[in-house]
Amino acid sequence: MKQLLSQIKIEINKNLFLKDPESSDLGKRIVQNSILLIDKTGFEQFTFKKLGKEINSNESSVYRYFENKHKLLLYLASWYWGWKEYQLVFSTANIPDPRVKLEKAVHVLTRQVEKDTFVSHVDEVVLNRVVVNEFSKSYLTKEVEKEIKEGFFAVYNRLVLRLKELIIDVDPDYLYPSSLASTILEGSLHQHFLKEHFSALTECSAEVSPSDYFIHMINRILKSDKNG
Amino acid sequence: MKQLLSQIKIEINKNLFLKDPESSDLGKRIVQNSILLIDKTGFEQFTFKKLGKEINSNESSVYRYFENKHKLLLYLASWYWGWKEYQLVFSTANIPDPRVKLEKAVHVLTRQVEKDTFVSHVDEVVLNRVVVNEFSKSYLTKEVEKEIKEGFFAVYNRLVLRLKELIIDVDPDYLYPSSLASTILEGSLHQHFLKEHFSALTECSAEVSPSDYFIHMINRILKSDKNG
DNA sequence: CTGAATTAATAGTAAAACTATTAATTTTGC
DNA sequence: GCAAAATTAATAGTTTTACTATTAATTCAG
Repeated sequence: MKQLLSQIKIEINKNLFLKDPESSDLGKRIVQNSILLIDKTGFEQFTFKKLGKEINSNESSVYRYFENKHKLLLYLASWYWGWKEYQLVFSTANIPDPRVKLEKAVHVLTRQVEKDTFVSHVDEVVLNRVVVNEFSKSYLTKEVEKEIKEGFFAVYNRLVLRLKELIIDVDPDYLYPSSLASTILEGSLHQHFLKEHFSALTECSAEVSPSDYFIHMINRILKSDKNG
Repeated sequence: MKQLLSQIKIEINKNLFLKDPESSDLGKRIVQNSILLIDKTGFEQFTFKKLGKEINSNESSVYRYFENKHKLLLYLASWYWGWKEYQLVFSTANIPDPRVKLEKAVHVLTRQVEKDTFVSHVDEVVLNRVVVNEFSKSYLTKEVEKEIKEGFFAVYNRLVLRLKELIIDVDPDYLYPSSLASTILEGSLHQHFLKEHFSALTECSAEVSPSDYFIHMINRILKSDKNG
């Protein structure tokens, strides 16, 4: 699967960048080093000036690729969710039992990202940490609705809807499939965050994973024919 | 209850402000107008300069009360969660049945805030919107752990633990009471957000409330003696 | 009623977030 | 193969933000 996936380029809304960072070496360095620098400093302290320094270039080189740091964050998030979507689609293919399929999906979407070499210039483990800490900031803005219409959240949106469909396949009578799907995706990031920084508010730890918690949750919430 | 509550001053960590805004007319105007201005502009565009203008004063007057806008946000959040805590404690008092009690608690914590006159200089409806849109930004920072230790999130922390205890009272065998409690509080804000801005990702609407969704959720997840 | 302390307002500063200009390099049409 | 066009790189601005320092006004205590 790793071989197969490494051939595929993750599709990202073209209005998120001015020049495709995948199209040049400088662009790839911008992406990889932005992930490392946001992880190191946090999104608020992250600036294009600092990033320019990291890539041995300058501020305005970064501005040629991304309009501003908000768009760059949306780009990174789209990349991350696109990557997760591939994992979801491949790992749930050819599983006939809807409940097993959903469990597999929830596991893929909520698990901690382990060292991987999917794309050489992206460190997925660090990107996962960046998404946990910063993704909410990308949509908690005054411009969300406009940006949703422009398709800046299309990948995330599609992922929630895919999960929703898998939920419906298990329990067509369940009243809140979209809400449950969005709770799992957003809640997973939140549980990972609590596990790292606010451990009093979660049972998730080195031993218990957010996946355990959410798989248990769906099994209790959803009634399929055999156990409804 | 409204009478009773209006006598009580919500306790807030003293390191969140330089001078207690409750202690002067200017302080109260700072609090009320900061809520309105953050709601209007969003936290990123909100500045003490703009706020100074709104209260017919200037930037440095605001700086005498709050060190920076982050601390002001933490102050507003503490106020909000303290207010919610009172509602929780009063509304669940003298309910003997644990499940009914928990349902009541979840309802209080996840419902939309309606027009209220709890404290004259705080518009609770607008504050609720501010918390939905901005609360995450108060803890998704590089300084969280330090600030948790300083007690800046003590009220929120306590509220999650209160909810956790009510969950345990219903189902002592449930493995993830803290995670479920934190999911409900954080997830409720998220569902309210989706309802307003990203309706494709939730069933919550004018007809279906986040409370309906979360009460249904706990009833499915938790097994008490009679229906476990 | 005086001087010490507190409060208010003004004026600054450093960094952030861009923008405009100019210089260098690459591409391409002939 | 070379000049014009286009693209890319680097420098030097500008405006706004987030504070800080200084000075002026007021209050308060003995």
